[in-house]
Amino acid sequence: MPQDYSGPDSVRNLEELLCFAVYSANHAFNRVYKPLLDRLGLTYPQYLVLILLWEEDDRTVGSLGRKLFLESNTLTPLLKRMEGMGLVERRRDPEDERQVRIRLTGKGRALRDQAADIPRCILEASGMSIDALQGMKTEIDFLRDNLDAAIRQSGTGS
Amino acid sequence: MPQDYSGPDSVRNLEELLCFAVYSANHAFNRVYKPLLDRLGLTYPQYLVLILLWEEDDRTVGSLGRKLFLESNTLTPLLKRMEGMGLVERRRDPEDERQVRIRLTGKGRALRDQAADIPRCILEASGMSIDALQGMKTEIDFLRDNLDAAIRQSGTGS
DNA sequence: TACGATTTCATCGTACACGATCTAATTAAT
DNA sequence: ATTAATTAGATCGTGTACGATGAAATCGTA
Repeated sequence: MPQDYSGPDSVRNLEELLCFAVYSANHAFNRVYKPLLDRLGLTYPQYLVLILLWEEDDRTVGSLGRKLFLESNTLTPLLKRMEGMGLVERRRDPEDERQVRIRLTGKGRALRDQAADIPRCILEASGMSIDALQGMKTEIDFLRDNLDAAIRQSGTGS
Repeated sequence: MPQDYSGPDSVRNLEELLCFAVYSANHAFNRVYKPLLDRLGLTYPQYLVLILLWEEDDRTVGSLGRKLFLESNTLTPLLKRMEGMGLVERRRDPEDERQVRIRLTGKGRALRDQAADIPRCILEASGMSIDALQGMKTEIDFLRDNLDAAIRQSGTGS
C-alpha cells in the first residue's frame, strides 16, 4: 500500500505510530512476562537487575542505572524491595562511602535456575525466528541510541 | 558474527535483550517526547488519547482502551485529569448508561495545531529514514500481535 | 417479571519512572 | 584546612499501569 509521505499528517501516521508500536509492544512483553515472573515473586525491572547481577555481581547503584537507563530515584526503592525479599544486599562501599554496592545473596543466586526457562517461553510467544529477533534488536538499539543522542544534545549536556 | 544458538544462555542473550531493547527504546521515546509535551501540559499517554480523539471524536472509555491496550483502571484517572484540564468532556451515554463517552472540548481540539510539529521533531531525533521507520513499525506490530495472541491463549481466553 | 450473568466503568493497593530537591561524602582550589 | 563544586543516593510529588474488587446498568432466559 503506497503512501504519500509529503503532508504533515502522513508523518504523524508513520513515526507517531512507530513510537506507539514500541509503546504497545513493551506492554505486550510485560504481559507475557508477568505470569512467568509472578511465580518467582519478581517484577520485570527487578528481573532485569538480577540478569545484570547474575552476569556480574557486586555493582553500584549507578552502574546498574547506566545499564538500565534508570535514575537512582527509581532504583533505590526497587533495590530496597529486593533487599527486603532477601535477594540482594545493599552496603556502602568502604572505599567511597557515597556509593552503595549491590550484591546477590544465596537466594538471589539460586533464582537463576528457576528463571532458566523464561527466555524460551518468551521466544515461543514472540512467534519469530532467532535471526529475525536479532535483526530487530539491532535496529531498535540503533533507534534508541539515536534518540538518546538527541536527548543529550538538546539537554544541558549532562 | 555466527553464534551458537543451542545453549540456554545464548537464548537469554538474544531475545531477552530484544525485550530489553524495546523497553529501553520506549524510555528513550518518552524522554524525547517529554520536553515537547511539557509545553502543551500533556503526558505521553494523554497525547495518545488526543491523537485518537482528533481522528474520531466521541469515543467510549472502552474503545480508547482497546486502541491503546489499556484498561479502564488506567484510563479513568487519566481521563479525569484531562477533564480537569478542560481538554475533554466525560458524559454517560443516555442510550447505555454503563458507558462513558469522551468528547473533545474546543480547547482539546485547539491543541492539535500546537502539536503539529511534534511528529517532525521525533522523526529528526530518530535519525532514520521514513522507510526504515515504516519497516520497523511493521515488524514491531507483528511482534506485538504475536505476543498478544500468546497472552490470549494462555489466559482464560477473555 | 424476575433473577442470574455479563458488560462497563470506577476504586483501591502496589509498583515502576521521572524531575526536582535534599543530604552526605569526596574532590578541588584557594 | 576551610570552602566551593561535584558526585552518589535518598526522598517527595505526580503520573502511568496492573490485578482485584465493587457497583450500576443491561441482557438472557425462563
